[in-house]
Amino acid sequence: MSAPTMQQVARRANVALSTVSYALNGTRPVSEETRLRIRQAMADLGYQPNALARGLASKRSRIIALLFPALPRGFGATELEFVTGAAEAAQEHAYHLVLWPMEIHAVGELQQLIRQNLVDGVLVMEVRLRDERIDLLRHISVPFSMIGRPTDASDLSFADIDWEQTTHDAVTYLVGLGHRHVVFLNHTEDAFNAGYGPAVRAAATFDQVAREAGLMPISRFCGDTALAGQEVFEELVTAHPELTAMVTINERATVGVMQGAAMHGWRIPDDLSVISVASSARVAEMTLPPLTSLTPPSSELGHLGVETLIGQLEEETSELVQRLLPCRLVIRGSTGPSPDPARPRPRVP
Amino acid sequence: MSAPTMQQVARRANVALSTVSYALNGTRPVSEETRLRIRQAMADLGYQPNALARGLASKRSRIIALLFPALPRGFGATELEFVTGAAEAAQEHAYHLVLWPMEIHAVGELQQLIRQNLVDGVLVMEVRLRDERIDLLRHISVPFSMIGRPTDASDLSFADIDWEQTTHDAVTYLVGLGHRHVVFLNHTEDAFNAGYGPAVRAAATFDQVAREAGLMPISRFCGDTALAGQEVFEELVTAHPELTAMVTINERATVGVMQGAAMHGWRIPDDLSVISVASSARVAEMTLPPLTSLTPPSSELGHLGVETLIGQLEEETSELVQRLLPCRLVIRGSTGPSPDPARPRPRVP
DNA sequence: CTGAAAGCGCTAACAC
DNA sequence: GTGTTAGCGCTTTCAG
Repeated sequence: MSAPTMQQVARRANVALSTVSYALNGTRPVSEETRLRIRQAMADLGYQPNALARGLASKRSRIIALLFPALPRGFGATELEFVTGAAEAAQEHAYHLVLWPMEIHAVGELQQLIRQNLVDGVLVMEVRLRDERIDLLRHISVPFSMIGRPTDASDLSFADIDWEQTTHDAVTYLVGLGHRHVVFLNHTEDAFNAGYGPAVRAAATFDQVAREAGLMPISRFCGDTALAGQEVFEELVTAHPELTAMVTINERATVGVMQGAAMHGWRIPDDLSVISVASSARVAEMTLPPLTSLTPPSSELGHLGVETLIGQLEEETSELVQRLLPCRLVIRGSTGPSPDPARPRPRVP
Repeated sequence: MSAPTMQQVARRANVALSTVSYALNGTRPVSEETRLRIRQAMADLGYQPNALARGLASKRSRIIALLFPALPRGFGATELEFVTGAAEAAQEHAYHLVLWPMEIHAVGELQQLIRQNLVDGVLVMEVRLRDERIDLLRHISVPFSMIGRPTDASDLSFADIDWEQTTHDAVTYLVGLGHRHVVFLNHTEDAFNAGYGPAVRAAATFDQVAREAGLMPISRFCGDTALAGQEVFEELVTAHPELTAMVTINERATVGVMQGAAMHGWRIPDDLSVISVASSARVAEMTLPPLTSLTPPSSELGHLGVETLIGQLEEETSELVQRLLPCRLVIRGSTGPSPDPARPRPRVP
């Protein structure tokens, strides 16, 4: 009834316990013939190695942890794709992925979990520009890799969205449509100040690209709610009536902007173009019109993050892996040519 | 450098190894004084028990698996909340949660994973009315619990949305607003035939409740895309011009219906009321107008599922836990009084 | 109330 | 090429 052990396999195949182990792991050459006998015995018994025993003896559990912030700006479809991608990648490499939801400053808790020696390594998601978790992991020298990256990541492995490239693509696309008055809609100022990478990097790039294109770099922070988005729309078109396009990285606020526009009789994209950066297809297809967006490679990031980590765990030569993936431009209905300045747009009181 | 062991704690506290174990687990009375000495020694060394060793010796890993379908109808915010809830609950009980994404028929793979003896139990999500995974788990008698439930769940533990109650609430709310011509928008026919619980239960309840209220129970299957939703809108208002309200359980199609309505000049809720069952707040707030919806208790379900399972693992008396949680009605902007039949609505060609 | 010792099922020396 | 054996760090009898 209870699971067959390696000892039982060994007896059935008439070999020593260790030979079974060697055959199983390929740790030592085993003659073709005995290998076959062992295989057969395993099959007969339906043997599966005991993960705990293996881990204890080898000091390698083949379990990795995914560390994610407990209550971030509100997780959405993008994050789930990421998690799923990571879990799949782990499975493909015969690892297990455990979930460690954790408040971002709960470093003590993190340390305790690590000390349990359950996991071989940690994949940290939503890394901040300054991030205590990273400091800790570095300090206790646990293998880890990151999605996102702190300010100085020169000696660390990571996979991240290429915010610079992606923001550049967004602006360039709008400029190509003739827009000269583009604003950038960011996350909240708090997120920015907390060193949330996307908020900081995209903003900086926007400023730079806009300037290079000869535009005024106007931007706004915005709460992560539809209501906040509506309010920002009203404020913006009042303060900058010449505005014809927006680049947004704040999904929920983006929806608010579109609602605000609709409520004031502005038509998208005729009166205003909107391009949403790093917004999932799921959400982009949900608005009316559907959002032109730069779709994040969530699942790829998950895979990459896990594979980078496993690479570190298995290679002797643990070389750095630093990958920046761009978002993919998907043109939907929310962007169009810059409106004719002669044609008046509905007044926003 | 390497993690302190129980042996080291024992030496430092001048007690036997086993006494440390007993003190740690409370498995046997230990005098106040020695307990204190041991505590101190642990603190001094920063001791954390080795999870693998503990698991191997006790045959209880304190790891549970979350089994979820690899490519379901498209996971969204709701599912992530659920997963997060489950992970949190596990952590609160000092368990670890591993993710096993798996094709729903890959029962062999499931069995292999279980045989590794890594996990103490399994939480299955998205359970179908007939579900091979459940058959397997039953058969090899692994502790498990479910989110959702098969047709005959009389002897199994589960937590599920109360689809009957929820659907009932939706219809009742619309009827209360004066609607007499209500249709039900389901998931795809394939999902229905595959025994996807929500699709089957909500449909059956809708029919019954509608009949009891003296309404014609009209319903439609629909692809899980906005486009499919648009098409169904057109088909429906053509086939049933008297229609004034819809109950939907298909989030993406719901959005399509609203888009279709908008495209044909129908105003929501003036011309048509829409109530979305089991749709997350995140999505509901995204449409214009925001969707009146029955918000699923995702996080609670996650917690409950995990706690039910842990209950089974720890109690001697493993009594059944069967919990049905209703969705919570959140009235937003997509529902209103039934329109005056005298007032014509825009024609849909 | 405490100790000593036998495993849990496996890996990885160390032998031959 | 294969066998023997000493642990991995803990739980849990069995003895006192």
